[in-house]
Amino acid sequence: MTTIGFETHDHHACVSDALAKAEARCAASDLRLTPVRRRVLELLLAEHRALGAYDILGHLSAEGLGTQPPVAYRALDFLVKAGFAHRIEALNAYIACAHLGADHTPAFLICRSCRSVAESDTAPSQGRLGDAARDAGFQIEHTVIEAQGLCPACQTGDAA
Amino acid sequence: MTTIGFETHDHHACVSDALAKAEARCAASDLRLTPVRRRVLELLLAEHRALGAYDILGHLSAEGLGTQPPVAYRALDFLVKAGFAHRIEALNAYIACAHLGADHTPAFLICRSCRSVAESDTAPSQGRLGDAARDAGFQIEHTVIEAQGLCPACQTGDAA
DNA sequence: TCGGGTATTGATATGTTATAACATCCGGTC
DNA sequence: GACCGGATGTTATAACATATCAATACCCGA
Repeated sequence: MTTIGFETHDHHACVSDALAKAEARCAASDLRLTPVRRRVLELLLAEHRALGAYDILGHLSAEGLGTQPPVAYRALDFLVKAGFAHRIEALNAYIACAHLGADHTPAFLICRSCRSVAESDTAPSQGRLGDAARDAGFQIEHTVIEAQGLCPACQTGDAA
Repeated sequence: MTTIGFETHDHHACVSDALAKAEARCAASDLRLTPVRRRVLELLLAEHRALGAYDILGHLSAEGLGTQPPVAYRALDFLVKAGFAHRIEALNAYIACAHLGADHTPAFLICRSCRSVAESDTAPSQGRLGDAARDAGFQIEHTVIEAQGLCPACQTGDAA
């Protein structure tokens, strides 16, 4: 057990479920979950925290799966494009998708203390941002919504 | 005349207004708008586009105001902390605040083609993100909302 | 099974963004 | 004048990301 969205859950099941879904989706969509890609997804799933590309690369290189930056970035690009992972812009880091299989516009709650990340969902073109875009004639292709602050666990022990 | 929020306006007045407001705010709040800081703000105000720290540094160094990265980053940090500029996380770049003087949670419409940026405003803790945070017990300190796509001007001439 | 196209991987180098660390200067104050 | 704090100068390096080109694996149709 560990936390997801700052709540306890059966993490082992959560990881294997996600991997199974990813494999199913790859089979269905003619995508290849190669060893490096699969391992990177596992690494991201292992924590509900954002990992940098070089964190990932460190694990890969310890396991003999590759030592150069492009190895990590290619795998991460694949996972992000396939919807299996998201990039956290505010951290220049990556996290496994918590809603694997659903096409969605994610929003993130990012703890600045422990770097854990909860993935929430949003109504895409609703709200004031969508209104502003329509008014301006701006055509939205992708939206980044990231809130930073303190998760419940870090609010108690933590200093500013 | 050029564009702001993708609309034409009197840009000369817009720049001098913003500088005047920034000076007034510094005087009132015991902040120092030193030459480098003032010049960086001018550079950002000169365009309603995001500029990278090294773009800024290029201008500064051409003008004899400093050649090393910390010069640009210190000035940008000051401007962001003072609320005179915003950082665009999705671009690792900076832009002058379009609502100088108001305490606000900005949202951005970012054109991926011409890099122009419109600043809109948001209701901070309203909407699904605020709900999700309350449910989770997450304490939001700062929110990043950035939509990327095509501005009206770039929708016509532009390819994908 | 052969060839040809496409996706993936390997490898090298480099580009881009950002900060650490420490010295120095400058303006105000006691 | 001695001190203090903020700002700046300077050097070095950390952290993040991509371009490029060669080699290999995989699939598919002739």
